[in-house]
Amino acid sequence: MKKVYMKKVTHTKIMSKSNIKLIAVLERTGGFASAQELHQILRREGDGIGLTTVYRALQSLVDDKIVDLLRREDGEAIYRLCGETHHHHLVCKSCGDTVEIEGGAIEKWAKTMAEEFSFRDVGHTAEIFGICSKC
Amino acid sequence: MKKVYMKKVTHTKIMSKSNIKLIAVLERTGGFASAQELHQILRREGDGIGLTTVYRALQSLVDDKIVDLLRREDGEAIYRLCGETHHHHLVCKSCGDTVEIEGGAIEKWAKTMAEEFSFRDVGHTAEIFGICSKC
DNA sequence: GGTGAAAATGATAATCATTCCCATTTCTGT
DNA sequence: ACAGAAATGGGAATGATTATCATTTTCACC
Repeated sequence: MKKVYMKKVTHTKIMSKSNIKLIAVLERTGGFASAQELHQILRREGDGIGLTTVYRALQSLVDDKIVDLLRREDGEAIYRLCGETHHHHLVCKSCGDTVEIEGGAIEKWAKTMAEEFSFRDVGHTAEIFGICSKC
Repeated sequence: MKKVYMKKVTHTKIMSKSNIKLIAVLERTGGFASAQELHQILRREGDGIGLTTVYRALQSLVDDKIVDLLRREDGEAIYRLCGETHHHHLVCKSCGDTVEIEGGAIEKWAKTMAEEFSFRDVGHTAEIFGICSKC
């Protein structure tokens, strides 16, 4: 079994097997997935990984800024790999259809506001929701 | 006890007592509040309202577009009256301090995107988070 | 190769917000 | 006052997430 080493600013960190598995699944599935879904996918593939481990791995990946944590409309946490094209969503409240959109204006706004109030290390979330033309 | 009547497009709808109570609390407290918090506030004031009723009332107010439903970082649902000055938040991930900020650029962005993709009846959420100067 | 400390794992129980169910109470119009 | 409808609230059920803790695996070092 290969190990994966990650360069960090101050030291080299070893990533656990679970973390690697989770990253692999997230890469494969592409989009977003909840912890429960990721667990089911791994189980279905014969991996006996426990739900606890899935949560733990996802948490550590979020801490290390390797995956982003977002929320579905019902509040359930969903995860995706960072580094994918940063985008926002336009979601239909009726049928759930989602359009990925660019948020150049948002990026600038977030940066400006952060500077004005002397915040550093800033991120942001932004979603638009409404009723699509089909509904 | 007075009744409150609401004009609707097709008929006149009577608003239940619970709904009125919830609106009153939301007006009084101003900002955001979760269902649990609203329930506790009412209880503290001697109102014997049940948790179930609070959830039901909030749900109906959301359906009628009288209150907005947002999410805290941990996924808990929070509610606020519509029509209040629309603003966004700049939150410190370390100490939790929050600054209310204007989001003119966001409003414009949301409207533009909605038009581009023919969405109607749109709302949006946007939050910036980072580390404040004190931390 | 063996060994012990530290990290990782996973089953189970606990937590917490939210919803469901159902019996009781309050309204409403007559 | 009366019947049917709407509203209410207590408690159980649900579902995601977290905490606990004993067991297993890994790693650095001998």
